[in-house]
Amino acid sequence: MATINDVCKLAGVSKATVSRVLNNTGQVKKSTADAVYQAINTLGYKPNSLARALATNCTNTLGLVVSAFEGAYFSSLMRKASETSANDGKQLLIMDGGHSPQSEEKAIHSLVERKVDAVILYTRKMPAEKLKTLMESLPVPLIVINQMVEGFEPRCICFDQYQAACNATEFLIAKGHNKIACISGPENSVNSSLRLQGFKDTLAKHHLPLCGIYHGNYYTQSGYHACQALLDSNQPFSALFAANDSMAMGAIRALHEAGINVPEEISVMGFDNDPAGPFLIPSLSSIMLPVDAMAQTAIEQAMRLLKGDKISEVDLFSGSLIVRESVDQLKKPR
Amino acid sequence: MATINDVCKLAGVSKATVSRVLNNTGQVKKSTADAVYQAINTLGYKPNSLARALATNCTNTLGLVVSAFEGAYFSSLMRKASETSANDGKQLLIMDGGHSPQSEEKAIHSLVERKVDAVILYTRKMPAEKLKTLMESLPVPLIVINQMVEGFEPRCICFDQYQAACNATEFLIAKGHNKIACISGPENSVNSSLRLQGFKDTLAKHHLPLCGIYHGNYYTQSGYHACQALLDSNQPFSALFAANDSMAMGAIRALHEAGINVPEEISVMGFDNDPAGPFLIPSLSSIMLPVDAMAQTAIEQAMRLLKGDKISEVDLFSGSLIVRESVDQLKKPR
DNA sequence: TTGTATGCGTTATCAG
DNA sequence: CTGATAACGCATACAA
Repeated sequence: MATINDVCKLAGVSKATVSRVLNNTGQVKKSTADAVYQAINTLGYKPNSLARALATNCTNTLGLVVSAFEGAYFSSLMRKASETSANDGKQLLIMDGGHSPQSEEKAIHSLVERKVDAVILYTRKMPAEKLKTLMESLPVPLIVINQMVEGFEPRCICFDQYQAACNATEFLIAKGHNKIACISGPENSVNSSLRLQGFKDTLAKHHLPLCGIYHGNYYTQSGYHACQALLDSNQPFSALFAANDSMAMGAIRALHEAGINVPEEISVMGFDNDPAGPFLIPSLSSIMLPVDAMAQTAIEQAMRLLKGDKISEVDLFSGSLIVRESVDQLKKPR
Repeated sequence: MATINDVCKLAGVSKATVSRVLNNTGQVKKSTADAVYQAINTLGYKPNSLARALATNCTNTLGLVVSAFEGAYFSSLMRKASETSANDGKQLLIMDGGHSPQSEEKAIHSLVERKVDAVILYTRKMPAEKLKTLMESLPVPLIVINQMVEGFEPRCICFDQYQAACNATEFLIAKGHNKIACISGPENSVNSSLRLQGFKDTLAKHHLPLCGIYHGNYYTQSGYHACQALLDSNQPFSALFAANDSMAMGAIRALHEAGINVPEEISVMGFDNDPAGPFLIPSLSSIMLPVDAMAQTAIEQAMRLLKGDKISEVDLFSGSLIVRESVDQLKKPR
């Protein structure tokens, strides 16, 4: 690999001059600049980004850690984040959060050690206090998607889980359902709890009973098993609210195997708007999460922070109801 | 951020000694080592990985670029690659290949500029000659998944697309089908062509006619549209081979909307074994690709290369048939 | 067992 | 406009 010194010699100038033309900082005579470019080309010289970073204390790199590489949701997140940061002249380095807060933290630290200029964290389970500690102690800005941290609101990009769950439930109720079961997410997840609370509160608001709440882990299989358990419990219900589309799919499969038609006998509502939704049979009603917008906003906030701008709190992102076949008007009570 | 110098002062030793205890290279008296650790702890000192990399010319980092962040397939790939490299003491940095060979190449170069020790590329469309050039010119080893490069066989981790497609087709034929349509992948993709060729050759081997070949882009929607086009063409067929599960899902939806039952009237075969497959209605027959094993092997080959071991060509990975509901015995000719 | 000096490839501060 | 030269933070050969 050619270094700046090789360029110096070939161009017959000093390192300083080469550096100047490279970063067009300071005045350089046209002719010498040309000579430098000439040398750079013939040598195929590329500046060593490590050395540059060491000298400037800036790597032009953003780090993203996602709680786990799973599902279309994360794909969108990564893609959009990658694209947005590229537009801002920053490379995005992505690391696996490995499903646990511990490994998420490890990933963050290794990104920090690599001197990323900022890190974006999409977490599912890291507790707010831990996040707060990290935000206070990390030498670079930390932006978090999906979790609110008191005192650091501008660095939090959140979705209004509660309201979206309320809307989903209202939709079911508006369709005439009054016995609605639920397959919730993991119990130790803040967002999962918010979705569940929205569901419960909406039911309560309409003086409707809780009829069966089961917990899954967001995977299809867990939705399948939860639904089987629900069926086994013999609690009557005409609609089912699943905390994400994958679990909804699993539930629909379980209902199918039990000989129950969706939506004729039981309506199913999902969450997240998985791209597969429109093609399922029946197609899946869901709540659309603006992941792309959230990813973009996260990067933008990071960039503002880096530029030294004052950043202000961003509004909660809100979902929108996607009406498809899996939810139908209540026909006969079950 | 505390530096090694701060540690020196606090521990009352020289940089060299600190460095020694840090990398346990050379002999250090227990007591002084303890003092160093002491200092490190109270300062919360973390070695600067950039400086270290600059000095050692090794970043302990592997780079992975995937052709696009899309689908469960890539999730598995990234997860396993991440895990494997972590086990080997290397951090995995992931970048988006942005769907085109041009941006894939850009991603590779930016990884190289960041001085990753090796790069793994999962590509869909980068031509073999381009890959060859890269392998020859890059200052670090390049391992490629999913494409064979002449003269660099040991660096290629490939799947036997052709044979797997043959097996899938044989399965359909064994079920009595003799009019089999196909929704293939993009025409400019090598692997897609291999799958299609396997399909065609197997048909030919059994003296069966080609009845309808349509091209999609691996997305669900394209499978949906391709199937509609196929239906519109009025060519009779009793089975459909889709080049991946997403397109198969789209096709099944299109058949459903046309009032055609799967598998009673038409059998559908997928490819890739998407995790959603078992839960679809009907559940989807498919070909399982050992992505995890391939990812792991890719990392392992990279590690061998880095250690200076001689590496030898790895066998083609082969798929296995996953039999589920979507393919049934031919009942009546259509 | 420990310290000194030098180099890794850049940037940046001064002089000239 | 250009060239020395000192950082940047760490590793390492060579002395002591």
